Amino acid sequence: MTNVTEDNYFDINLNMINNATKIKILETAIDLFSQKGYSGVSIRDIIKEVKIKESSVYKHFKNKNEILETIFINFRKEVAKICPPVNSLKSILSNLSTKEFLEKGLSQFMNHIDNPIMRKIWRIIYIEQFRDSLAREIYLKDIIHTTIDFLEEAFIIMQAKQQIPPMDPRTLAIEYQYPIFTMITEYILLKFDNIETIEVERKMYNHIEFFCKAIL
Amino acid sequence: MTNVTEDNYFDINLNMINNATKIKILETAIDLFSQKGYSGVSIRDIIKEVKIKESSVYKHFKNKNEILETIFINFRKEVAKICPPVNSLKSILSNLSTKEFLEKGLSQFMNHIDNPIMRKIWRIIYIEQFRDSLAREIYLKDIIHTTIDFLEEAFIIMQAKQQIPPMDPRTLAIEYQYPIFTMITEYILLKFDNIETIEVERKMYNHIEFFCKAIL
DNA sequence: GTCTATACGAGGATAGAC
DNA sequence: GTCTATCCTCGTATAGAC
Repeated sequence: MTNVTEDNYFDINLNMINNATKIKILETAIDLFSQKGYSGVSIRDIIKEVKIKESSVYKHFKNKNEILETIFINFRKEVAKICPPVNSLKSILSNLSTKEFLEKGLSQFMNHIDNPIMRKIWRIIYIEQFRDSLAREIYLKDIIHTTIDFLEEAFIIMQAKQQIPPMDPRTLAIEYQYPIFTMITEYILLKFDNIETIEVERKMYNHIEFFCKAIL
Repeated sequence: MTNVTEDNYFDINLNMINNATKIKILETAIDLFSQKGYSGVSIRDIIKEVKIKESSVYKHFKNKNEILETIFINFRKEVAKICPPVNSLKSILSNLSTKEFLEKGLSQFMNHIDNPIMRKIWRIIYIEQFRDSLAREIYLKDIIHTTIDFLEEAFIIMQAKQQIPPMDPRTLAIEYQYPIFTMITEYILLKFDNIETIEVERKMYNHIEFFCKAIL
C-alpha cells in the first residue's frame, strides 16, 4: 500500500503539517474515506490502522469533520498546481501547436492523477459531493470552472495568432474538456477495481485528435 | 416535496410493490440516501418520516441494505427504458436527420432526469459508486456502455445511408456522448442546490450543433 | 403488519493521569 | 501528546404481544 509517492505526499506538500502521527491519521483517513465514504468510516476504524488510541486523535483534530476539511484544503492547493498561471500562457503557447499544447496539458494531468493519494481524494470528492458543500464547491469551481477558464484563455491566444478559427472560445473549451472529465471519472473507477486503463487513456488522446480535426 | 410524479412513481413502475408503507419507506430512503449517502442515513432517520416503528421496517425489508438494493434494481429497469430497442433504430432513423435524432434522444433523456425521484437515484449512484459494486456496475454498464453501444449502432445505420462520413462509429459515439455525461453531472449538481440549469441545458444543445458541424 | 420492549455493539467525544 | 477509563447517544436488529 505504501510507496515513495504516498509516504512523502504530505511531507512534500504540506509545510504546515510536520507531525508524523498527524500525517498518518490523514493518510489513513484518505484511504478509508475513499473506499467507504466519510460517514462509513469511524474514528475507531482510523485508529486501528494508525495504532494510537482514540483520544489521541482529538489532540490533532478537534473532531472528525476537521480531518476531512484538512484533506480538502490541501487538495485544493494541489489542484491549483495542475494548470500553469494564465499569464504564462503566451510564452507556453509560443512554441506549441494546438495539438501539442493539449497533449502536454493532458500528460501533466495524468501525472497528477497517477498519484494514488490524489486519486483517492478525487474519489472522496465524488462521494461527498452531495453531502458536503466544500466538496461540491471544489468540484464545480476549482476543477470544472478553473479548467474551462484556463482553456478559454488559451484558445483566445491561439485565435489571436490565427492558429485556430474564430469560434466562441468558451464553446471550444467546453467541447474539448467535457469529454475528458467523463474519461477521468471512468479512469478513476477502473483504477479502483484494478482494471486496465489503457483503453481510456487511448480514448483521451484519440479525443485530442478528433477535436483538432474538428476545429480546423 | 411531493407532487404527482413522485407520488405515483412506484405505483406506475413497480407492479411487484403494491404496499403503501413499503413505497413510503422506499421514497423516504431515496430522499435521505441522496442527501447523506447510505451510511449517513439510519433506519431511525427513515422511520421518523414514514411514521412507523423501527421493527415494522423489518417486515418489509430483511435489512437496511435490501432497501438500497430494491432502489437500484428498479432504477435499472427505468434506465433501460431511456434508449429504444436497437432493432427499432432503422425505422426511427428513417425520417430523421442526424441532428434531429440527437435532439430527440436528448429531450427524451431530459424527460427522464426531470423526474425528481430519478434525479435522486442518480445522486445515490454517484455517491455509492466506490462503496457499492452494484452502483458501480449500473453506472459503467447500464448507463455508460449501453448508451455508447446504442449510439454506435445508430451511427452505423446513418453511415449506411451515407448521412454521415465513414469515421469509426464508436469514436463518434464517444465524442458525442461523453461531454453530455459531464453536463448531466453538472445539471444534477446544480438542481441539488436549486440553481438555474438553463445554461447547462443550452450547453447540451450547443454541443449537438458543434458535433454535427464537426463531422460534416 | 403494526406496536412495545429490549439487546448490544458501534460511534463521537471528553476527563484526567502520566 | 500519549494513554486508560468513561459517557451517552445512535444504530441495527430481534422477540413477542395484539
